[in-house]
Amino acid sequence: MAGLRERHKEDRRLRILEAASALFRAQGYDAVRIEDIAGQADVSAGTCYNYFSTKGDILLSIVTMEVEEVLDAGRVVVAAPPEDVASALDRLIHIYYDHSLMYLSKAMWRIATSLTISAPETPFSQRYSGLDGMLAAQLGDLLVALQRRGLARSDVDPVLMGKVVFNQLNQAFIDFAKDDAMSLEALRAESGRMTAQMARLLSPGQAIRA
Amino acid sequence: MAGLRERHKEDRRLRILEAASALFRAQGYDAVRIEDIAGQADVSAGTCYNYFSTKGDILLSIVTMEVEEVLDAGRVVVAAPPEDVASALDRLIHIYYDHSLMYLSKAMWRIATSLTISAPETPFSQRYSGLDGMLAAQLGDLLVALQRRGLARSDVDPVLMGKVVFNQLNQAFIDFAKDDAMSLEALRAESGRMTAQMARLLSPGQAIRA
DNA sequence: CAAAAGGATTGAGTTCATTCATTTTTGAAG
DNA sequence: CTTCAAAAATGAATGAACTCAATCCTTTTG
Repeated sequence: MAGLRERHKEDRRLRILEAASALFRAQGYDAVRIEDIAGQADVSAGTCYNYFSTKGDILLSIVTMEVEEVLDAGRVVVAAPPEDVASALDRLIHIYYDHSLMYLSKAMWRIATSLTISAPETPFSQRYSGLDGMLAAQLGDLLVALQRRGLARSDVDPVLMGKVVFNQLNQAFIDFAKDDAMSLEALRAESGRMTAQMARLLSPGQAIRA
Repeated sequence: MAGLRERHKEDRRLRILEAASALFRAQGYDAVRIEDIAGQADVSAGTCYNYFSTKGDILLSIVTMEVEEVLDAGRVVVAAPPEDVASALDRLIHIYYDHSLMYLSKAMWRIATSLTISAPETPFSQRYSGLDGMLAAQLGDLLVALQRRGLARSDVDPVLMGKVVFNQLNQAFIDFAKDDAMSLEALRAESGRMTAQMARLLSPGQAIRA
């Protein structure tokens, strides 16, 4: 059974995350000071650093929780995919996109993404990168499911193509996050052009002429 | 003819860039203070901010010059591409990779890439994004050249596929920059797997069976 | 050539993230 | 119920990016 110390620890950790999450959403990452988070969480600034290694790691911790949910949501599609490559990819990708924006702002995604590149050694940075890998793997799983049903060319490496498709949707999402004026509609359209192209390349049974 | 003021301005700008470039390479971006750059360039810290909006923008200015050279180097390949998709893509991509590491460290690329995401409004951030677009366009040009020679499927959109391929090589490069232990060999190998797969999808005249 | 106008430079001052020596709290042992 | 060692929390101190009001040069104009 968890002692008093353990419970306090978990409690504080949660309070810090909740405070940070609310403040980041309301005021933006840069405008929020560690002291603000600490104040809202009823701890001192120093304590935040007992739980997270940097301000950025607090954000990444929040974002990774979100990515975990996205990954969960995607499993449903892989289990019962639509009957053609384009629809299947679109279905899964739209779940990713829609979920991503439910609790996090564009700015938060921007900062999080940039942090995984500039500070890749930080604990939650590695976790985030791992989750990206799992999203790519999930796309690979979807392709495997389609291949099994004869709905996709069997002479492509599904794991590799999963990564390829993931990189596309990820870059499209980053471009979306970079442009505050861009609508979710526009992101969907952009991604749709890519999946349509991919579907043409991956769909089976077509004799190809140069 | 440029007055004294103009010449001083150009001179100072250049001195700041040269000082920053040398220091970033020698000590790493984070270890270099604006004051160090200013000192080496014989100006005050404040002056650096008359020429560049942030420390990051100084780095991006250096990096964009590098990307411009990479773009130049690539034109040769597009003008006379190798005779199959895989070799053509590999040739161009290897020019990008080799050139990129000639004057800039992994850490510098890491920071630069992350800055274009977290601070997309900064002047050199936009320039950098524009150059990325031009690299993607150059890959598109290569595909057009291959299509004209009947060496690539003509039913794919070369502009779109240029972007697709660019996103792949770019992500592979970012992963490379994130991992200090990863060799250029390993990057080439990783990229090679992707181009081989792409070449299989893009090469003409194959009847496809699911 | 003198002096006013405007552009650049300067560096001290401000703001924050992060660190760390000190203090407080906890759980175990006697 | 005390005592004590270890774990956590604290907040003052540190350091670096960036700002800005005062000062210094060019250029232009009379």
